[in-house]
Amino acid sequence: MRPAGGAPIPRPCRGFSPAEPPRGVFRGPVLYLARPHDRARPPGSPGQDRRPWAAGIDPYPARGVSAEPIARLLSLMGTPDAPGPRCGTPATIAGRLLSLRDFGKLVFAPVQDRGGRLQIGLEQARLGDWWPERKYLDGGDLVGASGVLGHTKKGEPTLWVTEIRLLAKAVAPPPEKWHGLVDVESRYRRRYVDLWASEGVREVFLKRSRIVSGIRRFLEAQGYIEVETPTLHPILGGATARPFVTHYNALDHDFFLRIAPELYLKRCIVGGLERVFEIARNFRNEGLSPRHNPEFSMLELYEAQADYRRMMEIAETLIETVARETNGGTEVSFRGERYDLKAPFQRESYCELFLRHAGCAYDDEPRVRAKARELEIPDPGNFAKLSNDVFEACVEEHLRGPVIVYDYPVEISPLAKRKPGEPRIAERFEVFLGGMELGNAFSELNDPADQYQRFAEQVASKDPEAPGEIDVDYVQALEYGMPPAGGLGIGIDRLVMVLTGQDTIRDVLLFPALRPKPAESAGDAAAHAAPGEA
RNA sequence: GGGCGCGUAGCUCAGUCGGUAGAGCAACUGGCUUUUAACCAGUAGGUCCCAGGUUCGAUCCCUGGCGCGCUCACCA
Repeated sequence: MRPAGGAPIPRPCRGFSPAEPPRGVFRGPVLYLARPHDRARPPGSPGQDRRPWAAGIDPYPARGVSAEPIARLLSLMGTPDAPGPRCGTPATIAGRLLSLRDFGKLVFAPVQDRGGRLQIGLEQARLGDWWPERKYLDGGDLVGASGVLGHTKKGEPTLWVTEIRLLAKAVAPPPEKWHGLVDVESRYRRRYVDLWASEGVREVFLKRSRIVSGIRRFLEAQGYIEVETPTLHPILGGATARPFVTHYNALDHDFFLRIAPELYLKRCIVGGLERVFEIARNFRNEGLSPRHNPEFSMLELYEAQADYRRMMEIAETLIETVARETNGGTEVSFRGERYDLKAPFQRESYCELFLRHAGCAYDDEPRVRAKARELEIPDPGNFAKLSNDVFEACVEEHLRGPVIVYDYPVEISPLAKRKPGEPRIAERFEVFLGGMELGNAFSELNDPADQYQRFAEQVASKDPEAPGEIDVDYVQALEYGMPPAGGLGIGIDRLVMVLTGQDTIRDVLLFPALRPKPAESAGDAAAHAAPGEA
């Protein structure tokens, strides 16, 4: 009888010809080939040759095995006293062999797949013809195993194996089994090891995936459609940041990697798509920090007929909903503090916060300048910017959150609509949590003349991060008429940090930005190539 | 970019007040049918980040470089 969902495991590929060198094993530069048994044994040396290819076993067979998820099997195993429905039934699993505990005629080994770990037990009597296969297995190898589920004397769920096959040989040794991979640089550079060897790392990225799909479900349920806008921009816009520049040969023109998708998404609103969102990778040529990576993911969404009040509701309920879906509740622990993401969030006006923490009005120029000198904040050459620097220095640390800060000065909000009756205030808010900005939103400016004027002021400013030219095409789009709309941006990486309790952005990015490793010289590569026959 | 710290075996780490290095795990050999950091006995494994300098002698001291971490500045 065959296990449900498990195809028979073919016999190891005994027809494999050792005369044909296994591809990729001894060819070209590799990190290391430290396992002595991976090299040919000197003639006359004791013991047996454990290289699978020397025994005619293909170390990289063409086919995998059809396996059941370990997590599902575990959930149906029960305990020795109260066996579950799968206890005693046949099953096939596939995954990474983490280590081997060899008792001679009995071997225990944990096998790990994406969702969990299950111990396999290899007994000589049960394996029969397959018993010799164990000699070709090492910690780190990928294997497929079929057998019968049961428990050991200690109560450990175990697959008592009748057939086992090497699916891919690990010629590089796994990290130390107890400590795992702890060197931070190695963890990021060799994330492919970190993902299976370090506790909890895989779970962070599985959860990140659930968060992103939860966001999509939430927005689609509200009638939003997902769109994709250009990453290569001819003109900077949508934010202030230093860009990456690249050259497109066919047009012989330099393009910027986008710093924000905003202006394209609002063109979609002009075009009548009404509710659009994009989960966009943005690129900003700025420093690295626990909160910053040069490329990062941003959710931006725009909704016709909405304003920033509606965006507040969306921001709160989106964050709350995704937290419930992925964490089962709204309480999170981040950087040693507890937060409750239940909507509605606390709301504070920018002006009042400024007054409360800086001790003066945000537009009281003499006193703001005095405060800036007191805090040793350099003058950016622009009072509105200086005032905001004072805000960030005095207020942001108090924003434990989650808190919505609303009504910003219009000078630092060039794409936001003015508040009715208060032309110096923009209908804009930011969401803060743990002193970190999570989101930014506003009632979108749709007056083309006002927009042109604000672009012109940006271009004229001395700010090196401001766009170098006016996006005339965007202004023209507004001239055709953009409906009143609200827009919201949420930093995906930061939201994932909060929901997974990770302190640094690098721990929620699979491959965070690193300086390229200097290339190994040809001599080094040659030195790493294993001697002996292949 | 500035400041502080780190770089030793495949991994995690000791150590050398300057005389070319150790442990545990991994690997290899032998033993072991209920372990789960298995155990017992043995073997092997190093450009002590790189390059100069000082010295009879440098992994150690000095200078420079490279990489990483923390932190400050900029940014979301």
